[in-house]
Amino acid sequence: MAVVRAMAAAYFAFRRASERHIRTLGLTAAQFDVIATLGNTDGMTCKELARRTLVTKGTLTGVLDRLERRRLIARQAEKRDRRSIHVRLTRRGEALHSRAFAAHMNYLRPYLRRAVADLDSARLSRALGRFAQAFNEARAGSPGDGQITRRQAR
Amino acid sequence: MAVVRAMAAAYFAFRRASERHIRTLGLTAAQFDVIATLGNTDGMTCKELARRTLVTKGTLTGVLDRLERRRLIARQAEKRDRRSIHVRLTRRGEALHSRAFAAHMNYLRPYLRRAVADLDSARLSRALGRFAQAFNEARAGSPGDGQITRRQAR
DNA sequence: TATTGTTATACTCTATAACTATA
DNA sequence: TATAGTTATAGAGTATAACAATA
Repeated sequence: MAVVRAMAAAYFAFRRASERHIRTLGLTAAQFDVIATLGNTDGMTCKELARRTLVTKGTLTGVLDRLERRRLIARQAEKRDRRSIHVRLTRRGEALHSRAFAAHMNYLRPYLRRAVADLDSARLSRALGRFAQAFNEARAGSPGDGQITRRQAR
Repeated sequence: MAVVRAMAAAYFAFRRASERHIRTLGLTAAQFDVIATLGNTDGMTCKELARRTLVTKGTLTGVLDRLERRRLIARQAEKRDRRSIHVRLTRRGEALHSRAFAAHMNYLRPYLRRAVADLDSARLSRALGRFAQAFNEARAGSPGDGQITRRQAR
């Protein structure tokens, strides 16, 4: 399927340019992932945050420590379940989120405009929305799980 | 521009799922990046490889060391310029590239199919091709370079 | 002098598993 | 006993700069 191959090529090109730019914003990819996930929400528990990002439970503590040290996020005890911790962006964090997200959009826009000039943009937006949703729904237990295992690949 | 926002959301969802899957193939993202870049080529110098991937010069040495230890790539002296080193996939590396790429495509296909059902796939392929090309051309010196600097972001 | 690739350093991310405190 | 988050460890990637060999 040619579309899949094109999508993969577009993805790698996009990823490289995007991560290069994120670094110039003073954030690592994991940090941007966390900040982007917390943006425009009231915050969430570490568990939820780990589920929604690429960052695993053990790593998350360190990432949050660094973001907290920079006063970009705040941890609060969860009242209902005292094992849990509620993580949210601080004002400073929200400001960075807005700036970084806007800057990132500005960075990406010219590339995108060049590519999608002849596509129906409303349709494309809807398609991209479904695309993101499909990935976000299917956390554990993915559809079509490659055919080779870790052992074979090594 | 709604399309840009949708693209970013799709990108993050895609990235998370894709990197999760790459790890199950026994490769890190940087290693997959190198192997995918070397795939279907006669190889290239370290300089060229660093330029085309997200991996910087200093890091590349370590990544290549690990791939060489696993006999997935080979280093050869460049005859013309003896400062340079020519890096190429071994047979084993090519086999892994084919398998990993195919597995990754299989992994992505169902997600993609769900999303793009109502789009003109030939047009979409062309658009994605232009998209990848725009990023790949514009290595150093990007169009629309965000507005905030590293210092401000910290 | 400039360039290619390597080495060195300090920090960050990753996987994994043991641990603490709640539930 | 199970769960949420932390801590611990070893391996890997990152930015940056100094370095050796070659141009």
